Amino acid sequence: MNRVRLLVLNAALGALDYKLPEDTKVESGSVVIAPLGPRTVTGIVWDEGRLPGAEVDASKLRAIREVLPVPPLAEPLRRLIEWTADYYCAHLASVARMVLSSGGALGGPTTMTEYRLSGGTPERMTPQRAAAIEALDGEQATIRELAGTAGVSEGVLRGLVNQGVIEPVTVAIDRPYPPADPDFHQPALSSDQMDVAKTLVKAVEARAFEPFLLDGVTGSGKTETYFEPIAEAVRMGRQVLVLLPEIALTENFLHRFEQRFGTPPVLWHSSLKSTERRRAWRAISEGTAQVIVGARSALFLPYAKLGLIVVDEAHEISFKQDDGVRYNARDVSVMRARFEEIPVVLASATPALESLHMANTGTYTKLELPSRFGGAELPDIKLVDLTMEKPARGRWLSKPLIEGLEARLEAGEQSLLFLNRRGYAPLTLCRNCGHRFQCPNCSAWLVEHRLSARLACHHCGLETQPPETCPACGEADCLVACGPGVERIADEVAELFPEARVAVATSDTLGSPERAAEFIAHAEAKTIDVIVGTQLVTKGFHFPELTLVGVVDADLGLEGGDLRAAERTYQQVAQVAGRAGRGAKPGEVLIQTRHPEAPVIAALANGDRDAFYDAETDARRDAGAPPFGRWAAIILSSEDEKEAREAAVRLGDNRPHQDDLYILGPAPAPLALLRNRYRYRFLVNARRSANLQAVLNEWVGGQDYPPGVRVGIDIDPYSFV
DNA sequence: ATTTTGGGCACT
DNA sequence: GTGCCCAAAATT
Repeated sequence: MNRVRLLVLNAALGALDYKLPEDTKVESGSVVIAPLGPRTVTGIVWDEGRLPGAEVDASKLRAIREVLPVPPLAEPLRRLIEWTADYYCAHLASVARMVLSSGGALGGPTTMTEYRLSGGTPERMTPQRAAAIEALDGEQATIRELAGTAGVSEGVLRGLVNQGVIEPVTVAIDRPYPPADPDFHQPALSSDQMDVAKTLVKAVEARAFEPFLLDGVTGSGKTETYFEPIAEAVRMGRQVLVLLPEIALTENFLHRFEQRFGTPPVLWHSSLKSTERRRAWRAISEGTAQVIVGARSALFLPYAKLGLIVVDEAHEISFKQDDGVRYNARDVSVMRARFEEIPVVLASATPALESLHMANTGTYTKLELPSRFGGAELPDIKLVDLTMEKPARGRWLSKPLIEGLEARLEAGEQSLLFLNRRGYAPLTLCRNCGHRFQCPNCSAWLVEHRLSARLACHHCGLETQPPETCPACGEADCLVACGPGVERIADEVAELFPEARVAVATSDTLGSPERAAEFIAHAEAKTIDVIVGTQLVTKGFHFPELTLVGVVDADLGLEGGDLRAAERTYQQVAQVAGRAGRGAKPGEVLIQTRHPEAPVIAALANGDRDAFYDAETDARRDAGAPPFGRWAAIILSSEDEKEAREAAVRLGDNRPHQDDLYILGPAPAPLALLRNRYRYRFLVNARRSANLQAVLNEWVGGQDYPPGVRVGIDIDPYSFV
């Protein structure tokens, strides 16, 4: 009899054994449906002997119900699933779920209905109908999408459908993507770019694992450089995955890609509609999708013949997933490349210290682009000491920065002000009684957003209307804003320069790809003079007329006990500084700080990257921090404070004692209350010699917890939230 | 995770 | 005995 062992997509279940019906053929990686009690589960046929658990008696085995018509998951991907679960102390099922998260790609309908103009005219013409017919010439899409394009409501279009002016068209969901042409347009590369491109092309041809760190200054043309190995992989008939940190802001990237390859790449991100998701998933698993550009979740897709992985802006912390399986896509991409036996390129102007260390010790091959493309100069960086140049009370821009803005406005050039704080003010209080508006679900202040007239919690998403009167003392019109947010800085600029056109660029204002594209179009058309933005503006933008960057508060990221605060500050400021002077005109960067002598700030001012990395490397070595040691965070949470605390204390009492392991805690987590859950935290620091995962599994996994307590393990934590 | 089961308890 | 709630066991 034919017995198979399944990895079922259910974290609470172990491996389950089934038998195969006589006429059924499966191989390792086949995706199947199996009966479980009165229900069914989806499972993946796993390699023999690789899933733990005793074999159940043959008489208890039930038969697999169905083998799904998708290609079996290939061996490299199966090994990656195992590695990821093991390394991040996650359930195999949770990791496998990310692979199959395909929005019905495993079954379901194969066609959908789109609509287009039929050429007829309606019985009664109305302004909306005329506008729709005008706007939809040559368009074909779903009603919802057409309504968006035409700027009319769906009702208008449905009316036109009834009159036969718009006709339905049945299209196959799984229709193929247009092929990328690797020779569509060969751009001129500098000789530095050419050297790097040649090395990478060779690596793609070699079809062997090799990790690269592509270390190029901002504006050096990293993207065009790695387009060459992508083209080579496409010529060889292999697939390429490009991971980008913020998929909402890929407009610029997509434009450049299309210029190079004649067609846009296949996109993958969390807000894909289910039909798009299904189409992409199938094309990826069948190998017809050639170049896939995605957010971190694209890393776990079942590529049929992957030939290259590129991680752009590889230092970005958004590659770290902080809910569900807490993995770092940058690190997992290197593992995937190892299992797939292909090259992987980590590209950045400000590499993570871990990546740079790997390159300096020869584990990664280091490729450098030391100068900007087209002869543009790196910007001139100056510090503004806020203890000497104090802005007025309630103001945040210093005299030198204001003068800089004024000069740019007069010259018709653009400026960018960077402050990593959304909203108008980070804290709102009552002038009369001092009441501070706090989130009821989190230990965090509510942030005033004047553009949307809301008080919002940035942690749980709670939004309320600002009250007319103080809820504590009843005083009317008493709210005072404390501290600066981007909206407030924008107000300040508008007051100083009433004629200036100011745009706020945050996830609130550029949330969707459409609005981001609109913003970029405005900036490029120079209908914006001053951009005020959060970290969203630190990456990817290329505005040639932007010549001044002002960092409103460089010290912000250094506050709080974050283990990577210095590195993150360096990266953010260096990246945003890199937005200046990318065209013919030289750029200037003004960094406002109260600590000009701090090593990070001084390194930024001197443009001395090596000094910063050297100092940070020493600090990490002393602290036993990555890459010299490892950190893990353990968070216990419960809706009941006492229950969480007691579970944490009990876990603490059972802590292992080892020479190569230091366990701090339990202590209330930095956000002691988050989404209505009280949180306690341990920090574990492990020497390289310690088997961190094994110790954690035994210690944390070997204990019972009350039903209301959730336990999370975060390996290599970034956010200490 | 979801469903089934079985024990304890109040009520008929 | 029956219904109900909840915890524990089973699911391959």
